[in-house]
Amino acid sequence: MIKPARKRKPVRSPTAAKIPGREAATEQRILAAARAVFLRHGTAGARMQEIAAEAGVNQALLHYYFRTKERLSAAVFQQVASRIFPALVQTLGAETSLDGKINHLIAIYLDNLSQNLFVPGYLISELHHHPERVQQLLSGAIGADPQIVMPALLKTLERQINERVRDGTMRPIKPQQFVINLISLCIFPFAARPMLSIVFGMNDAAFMRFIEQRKKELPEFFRGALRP
Amino acid sequence: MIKPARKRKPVRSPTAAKIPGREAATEQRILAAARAVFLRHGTAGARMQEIAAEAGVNQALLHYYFRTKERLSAAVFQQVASRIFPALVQTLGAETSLDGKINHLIAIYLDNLSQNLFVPGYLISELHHHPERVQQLLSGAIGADPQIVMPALLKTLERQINERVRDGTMRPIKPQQFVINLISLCIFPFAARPMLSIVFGMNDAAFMRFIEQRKKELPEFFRGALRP
DNA sequence: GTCTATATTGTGATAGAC
DNA sequence: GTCTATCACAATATAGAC
Repeated sequence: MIKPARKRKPVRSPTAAKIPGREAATEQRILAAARAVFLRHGTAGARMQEIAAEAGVNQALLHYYFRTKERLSAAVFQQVASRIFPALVQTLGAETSLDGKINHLIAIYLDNLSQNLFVPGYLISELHHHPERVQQLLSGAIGADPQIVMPALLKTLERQINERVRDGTMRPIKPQQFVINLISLCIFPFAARPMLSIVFGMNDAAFMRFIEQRKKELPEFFRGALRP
Repeated sequence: MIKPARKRKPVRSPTAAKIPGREAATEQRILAAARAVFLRHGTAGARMQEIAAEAGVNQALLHYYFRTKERLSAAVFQQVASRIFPALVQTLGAETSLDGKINHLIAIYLDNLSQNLFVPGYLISELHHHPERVQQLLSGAIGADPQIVMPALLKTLERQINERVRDGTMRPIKPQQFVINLISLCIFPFAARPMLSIVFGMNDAAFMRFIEQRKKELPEFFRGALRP
């Protein structure tokens, strides 16, 4: 049997509302609620009803503003990603010293993630389950095509590393390994927090103490690993 | 309106079938298919129909063997977790040298995960979205209560670290930080693989080359970080 | 813009024949 | 043990009143 094409709602653009008032506030409330729910349960596990309840509005309003669950989840993903990735590109791409970059990235990430504990688990989960859908979103979040930006960034790092190797103050390492080692040490403890909580018996307070200690030790640990 | 309680199927135990034949093979096929689908899509995103198709059987048969999606996903999680966590406990808890443990853990994990690329993303995702449900499963996978095993393991590590600190061949580090740094460097690249693929433009072959290089460099990198 | 009510489809689960 | 057919309910999405 042939299914008749589903009727489609005409395109609206409530975001472009001219009079900023209760409407804009509502849209933001919905987005904030969606963010909370999607971060806890993931896109597949989240329920529109729960988002509506958390936002204190009706479920129909979610569709009024964002049309589909798909679009709402995309909006959340992009918002979250755009708070994480640009910092990486800007910090590592800057024209500061290598040690300065290491210190800065560790400080930024540990601080930021301490206040957004669910972000790493959420991002890894989404990227893992929908890598195809996520590619364009990630480009949007960075604000440029990573395939253009990253090679330049890696070149810069490679040059800085080579200088230090010639000085004899660092041993050789590929820039990719450098970057991935650094962000592994920063991000993984947050992504694996539920596991650490169980395995090491850490409650929330213990985890925060653990991170505070890490802020102090990680720069030295990382630089130590690079000594010749 | 009062909903009548859903009728429940009487408890069966097909796993305990006395005659191992086609039945056992089917159960294993279903489990393997479920593993593949749950790893790709996560528990919430997976569809029983897709698992049935992948196993080459009917959807009703999944319920015959595992009763509910919940139980099937629990079986998969425990199977996956039991291949990852015991290695950690056994390796770090052994009475070998600290350097030996580092080398062994890196080798084991990078090899193992290279052949199970989806495992880290899957585990982090499940732990993140269902930490409460997962606690008991994890205990089952380790084969003992982590709250008993881990403190002993950390004590052992602490003693070994202290010895080396007195020797002057290592600088002080808390055993928890030691363990988490080590597994961060091993596991994160796999968990973040979809992101690395996009950000660094790595295809599958490039990623495997990246890991191969890592096998060689990571032990030295990590030991370097611990030098005084 | 926001609501209630309802349509429509998806999905886990069960009954019952073989 | 395995299948087909179907149920029951959950969940997304839409219509239309206000």
